[in-house]
Amino acid sequence: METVTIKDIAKALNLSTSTVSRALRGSYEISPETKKVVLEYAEKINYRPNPIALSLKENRSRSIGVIVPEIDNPFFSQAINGIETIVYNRGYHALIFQSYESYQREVINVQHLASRRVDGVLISLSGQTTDIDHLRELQDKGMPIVFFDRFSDEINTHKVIADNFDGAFKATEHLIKSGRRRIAHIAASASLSITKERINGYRAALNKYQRPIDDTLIKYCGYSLVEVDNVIGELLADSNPPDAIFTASDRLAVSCLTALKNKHVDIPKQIAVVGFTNLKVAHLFDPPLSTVMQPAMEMGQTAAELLLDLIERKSKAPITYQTIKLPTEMIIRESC
Amino acid sequence: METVTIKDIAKALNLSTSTVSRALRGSYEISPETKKVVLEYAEKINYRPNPIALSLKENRSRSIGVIVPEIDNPFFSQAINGIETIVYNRGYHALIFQSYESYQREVINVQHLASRRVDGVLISLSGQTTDIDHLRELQDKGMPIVFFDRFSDEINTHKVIADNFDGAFKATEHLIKSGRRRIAHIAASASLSITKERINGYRAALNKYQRPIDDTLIKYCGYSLVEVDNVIGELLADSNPPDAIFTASDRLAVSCLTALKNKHVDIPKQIAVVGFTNLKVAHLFDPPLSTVMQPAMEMGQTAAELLLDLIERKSKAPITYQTIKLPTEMIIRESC
DNA sequence: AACGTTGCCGATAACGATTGCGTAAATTTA
DNA sequence: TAAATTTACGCAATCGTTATCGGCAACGTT
Repeated sequence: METVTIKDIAKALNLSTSTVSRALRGSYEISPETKKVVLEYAEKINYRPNPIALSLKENRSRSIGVIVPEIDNPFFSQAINGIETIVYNRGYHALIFQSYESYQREVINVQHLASRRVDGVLISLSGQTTDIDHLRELQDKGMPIVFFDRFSDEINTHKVIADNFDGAFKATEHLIKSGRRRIAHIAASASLSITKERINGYRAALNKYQRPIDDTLIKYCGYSLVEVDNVIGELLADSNPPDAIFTASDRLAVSCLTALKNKHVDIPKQIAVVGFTNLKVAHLFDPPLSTVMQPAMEMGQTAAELLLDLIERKSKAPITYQTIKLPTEMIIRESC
Repeated sequence: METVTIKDIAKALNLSTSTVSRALRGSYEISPETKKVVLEYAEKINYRPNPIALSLKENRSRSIGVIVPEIDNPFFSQAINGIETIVYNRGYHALIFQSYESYQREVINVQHLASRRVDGVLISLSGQTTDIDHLRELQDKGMPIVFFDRFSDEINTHKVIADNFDGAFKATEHLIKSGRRRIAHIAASASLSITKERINGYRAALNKYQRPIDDTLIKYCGYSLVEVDNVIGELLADSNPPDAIFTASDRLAVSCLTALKNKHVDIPKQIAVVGFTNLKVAHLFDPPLSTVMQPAMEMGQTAAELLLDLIERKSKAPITYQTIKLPTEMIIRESC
């Protein structure tokens, strides 16, 4: 990879590198003629400044790091699209990393981003993460961090989340109102903020309608079909099995439907199902899947804007961190 | 972002930076005692080498660039997962960029990757791309490039593709064998290699069974529901409408199903549908969608391995570029 | 005539890490 | 004991870019 540098221009035009540099940046100290010559030659030989040299010199990279649990999940890929639109428009780049729901991988990613001198980090925590020292260290070094979707209370910074409580509340309420009497909830990793919020919404709806809360109906569960299948097995084996299931995530909803179909359970007659997913194909399902949708793209955009504001702010005044909660939407289809 | 550098270590231990550097790299020129002191102190203050400085010096970054049309597409996100597994195991990082099917965006991404000094590029072309000068230039500068899925014939390099011809052939053949008499094909962007290969497979199957090839049954189409809806409208309005549709991509299959359902077409009775998709939820559809699946993850892995081999090869001997074709799998469900 | 101002530009030092070369001290060899 | 060699380290250049500092004309001002 041979590349054109500012030195090549300087040598060719018999100028110093400083003059070339200044000419390229339009400094007033350089005469219009010199500027013209330099700019034209730079254009001609297709000069591109080396961002690596800039990063080294300025200790910043005009790029941000984005850590998500998994790209192969429509919620996160849509959020990333939101992030990129904002970030590009403001002259930055997004470096995307996946934790694959692994704590260890998340720590490695965080360290790598730090050494890459990203100017800030957007992160949605892995399902395994309980200890957030790696992020606290990063923040202590002065790195701006913004959480989206899955956050930790132990770090004081901007957070952009969906109204998980309200989404879960609406889903549970709808099931109650449509006559379901025993509503189970299949939740994701217990350590996640979204899990807690959604369970709280579920409980609150049951409370509002004076329904008993049966903790055996709340199942924490990994994403794999095997795990979900086991959980569904337990629920169905109960002497008083549920007539509805509210599922707390994309992956869980899909595994749940698959498991129920494998067991030839009639949806919604025998068991109604509501998911919490951003699948764009839920309307094609049999039956069409009712779901609580999150404004994934908007969450990404909002988080990116907050992060860039943090990065670019000049004032040394203490920051008032915000938690922005975006509304969820309940989409009712035939699965409930 | 204050960070620890080799200088800090040198100053603290009263050594020169060169000694510290060599000690950290385990050079034989450094005495065991000095090494020990340096390593322990580096560990203690949590020293991490600055990859940016290394990139600048060595003109390489131990990272590769990956350009895909869109992450929010299961085929590509799965391929990326395959790429990352390989790349990480071999000590590299993957920088992921999206062209959003835009030629202009693809060019910008390519240039950015070049200036970032990635050691190689994995790319799947955007649907708009017909001119590949941006890639040719890059290759001329010595940048290793490997195509996966969507390639260009005009660049001589490794290519990893699915057996699109065979997949399309099998899909069409299955439709013929199950008694369908007029089989339409909804194709993606005409300029894409995958489009051509799939159309050829479709034609070959029709030929084999001596069916007439009616070019009005082949529709090139964008991904949006509106466009697909129009195309379906045209097909249905025909005096002799098709009784089967073979759809050439993830997005098209979904839009196609949606459009057919909106028009209350009975699938598969009135029209059978086969997709070409990596949707992990196709079995949940109504009706379960028959589909040709590509080994997305494996394609990513293979492409990544080829690229890393190109990057790390020492010999100056001319390279024999390969085109690796991985088998597709036809999954028959109730939609046909 | 002496000095200050302004316009235009160059030399140099940094950013962090590596590396070829030089060299003093320690050790071995003759 | 002197010479030769080895050991163990420091110096300085390098990668591409910019900021700082300064130089040097050509002016104008007193």
